[in-house]
Amino acid sequence: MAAPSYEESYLYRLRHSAAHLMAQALTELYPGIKLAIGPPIENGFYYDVEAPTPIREEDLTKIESKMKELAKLDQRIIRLVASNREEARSKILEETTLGQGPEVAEYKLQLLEAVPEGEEVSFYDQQRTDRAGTLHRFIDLCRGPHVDTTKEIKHFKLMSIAGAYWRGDSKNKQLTRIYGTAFESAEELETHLHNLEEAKRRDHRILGRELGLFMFSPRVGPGLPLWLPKGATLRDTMVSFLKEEQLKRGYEPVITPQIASIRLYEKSGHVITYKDKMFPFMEDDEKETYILKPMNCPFHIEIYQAQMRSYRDLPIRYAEFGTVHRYEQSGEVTGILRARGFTQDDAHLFVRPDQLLSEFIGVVDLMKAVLNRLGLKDYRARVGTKDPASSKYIGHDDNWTAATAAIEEACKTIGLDYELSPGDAAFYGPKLDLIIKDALGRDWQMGTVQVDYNLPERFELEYTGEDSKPHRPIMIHRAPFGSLERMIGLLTEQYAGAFPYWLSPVQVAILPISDRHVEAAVALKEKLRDVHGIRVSLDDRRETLGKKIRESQLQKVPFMLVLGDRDIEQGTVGVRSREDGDLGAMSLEAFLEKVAPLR
RNA sequence: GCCGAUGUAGCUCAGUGGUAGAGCGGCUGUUUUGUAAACAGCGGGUCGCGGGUUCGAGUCCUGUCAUCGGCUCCA
Repeated sequence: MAAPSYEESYLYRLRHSAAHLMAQALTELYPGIKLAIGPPIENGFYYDVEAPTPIREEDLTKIESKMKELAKLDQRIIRLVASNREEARSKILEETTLGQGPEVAEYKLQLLEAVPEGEEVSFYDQQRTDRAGTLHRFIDLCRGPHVDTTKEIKHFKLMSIAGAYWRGDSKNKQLTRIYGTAFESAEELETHLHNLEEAKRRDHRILGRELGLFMFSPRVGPGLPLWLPKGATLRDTMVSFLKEEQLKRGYEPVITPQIASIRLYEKSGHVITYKDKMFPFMEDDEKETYILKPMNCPFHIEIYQAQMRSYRDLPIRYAEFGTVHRYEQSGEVTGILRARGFTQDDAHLFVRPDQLLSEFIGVVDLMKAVLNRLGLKDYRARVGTKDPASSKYIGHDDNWTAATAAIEEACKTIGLDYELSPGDAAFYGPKLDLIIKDALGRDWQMGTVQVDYNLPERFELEYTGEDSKPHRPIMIHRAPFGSLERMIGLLTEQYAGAFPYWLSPVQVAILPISDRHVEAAVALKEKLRDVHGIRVSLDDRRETLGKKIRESQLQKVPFMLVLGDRDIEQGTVGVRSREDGDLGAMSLEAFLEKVAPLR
């Protein structure tokens, strides 16, 4: 028998009940509080409420104690079903409000309206009879299911408070969301909290500083990273890899400016649709307005358009590591995972309709190659398709159908597992996104391939067909990394800073044991660097070997070469690997042979 | 942008209204070292920034900026 899914599991019910228990505690502690919605989530649960007085983090202990108190009362959790909508409505207004007045039911009534006609409306009642024989109840509109009694809810912890918009819409009122987690045993709860602590140590912002990859400065500005030598080296390595790969696949490099006249972005439509995400505009003496570029596509289009194109010229693939700036809202900036200035490994493919599939296959193949090379296994591929209910999309249905089919076909051909996600298409076309989780389990969109019918239309792009008549090309936007910043941030977390040999900013650290070995160490360094192209550092400080090893180890250098009297006499190096420790003395040739396959 | 939290030395953190501290790092000296931290000494601070309360503010109030966790949005 297959293991039950999370949604079907006891743990899921337990967390759901914990959310209700919290709601009950909140109702007692904050009379007049309006309950909204409180589901289980991946690692716990939350409840959204509108509180009469602000709830602060220091209040969590108090709420937790109240929950424990209520849990111990062994309240039976009983499912009630309303026989019709009117009954459900009056139940909400009368019973769930516990005499606090109908206004506390504001959100519950809206939830009831959202329940499809004909669907069963259920409530869950936490009830007990006290010593005096009085019946106490706490009734909440809920689909369920729940555990049988509050006594089962023992191992939980309230985690944090956040604002959350009612129904996830920023136009709606912001409610207070309280996050908590619950487990079946104290050990599991402990392990979870411990894992959270561990995850913090893999945080790319911490490792980025410790490993000297990048930094931020208040004098430069939020979300604007400064790449340090080691980070820049790592980044250059990734760029070289992809450039080489793209060259093999028929891409042509282009380079475009950081700013452009506003007229370019008026033509592309971005001034209307994207204005609030752009840095403030600039004006020169002639009153021409310039924009710091938020995306590269319009520039590449200009290049395409600069001359007549024949059907024989297509596909054209323009690639650029294009640095863009987007004015992300202040609360959204997160290290280099979400920066205000970042570099996309961008390319735009101008293709004929009959080339769409083969080009898509080529792009998906490249993405797969990139994932393999980077050693990323823990990713999801998502095909974003039209939301049939929405009218925001442009372009003919036939095109959409063809493009979506091409994306799916390409994934199947290359063997990339994907999931369909209706509503996740761009307004101008369907797309394929790669999604990777960070150390804290948050999803990040990385690589992307997007079909675009919009820009060719807006810029009136053409090529001359076999029939001597003008035809409109299709554009494909694609970025296998997504952005260098985000990809490096994620890689840092995935590898906990211990990058694979080929990516490591320092691949080999030479550690002379004492002053008299430095001369040989310098010679070794030059040989490895100049003859073998290895990124090598030399620690010639007057420190003990133990200390040098410790520091190289903490810097996650893949290999250390110890050089002492014995080595110089015998012509060997003492090899230590980051993962396996001391490997003993060996000839330089033997070491080179060892690392050769890791390049 | 919104809700909640945090901001003290390069880093990690202590300091509950009365003379700003520790460990690590740094510098200097000694040590010349064989697989994860030698020893000693010395520096180092506009307590994020502005305003206020107070005889007195790192500590209380207020504004602001940055960062962190969420929401919304996104590569």
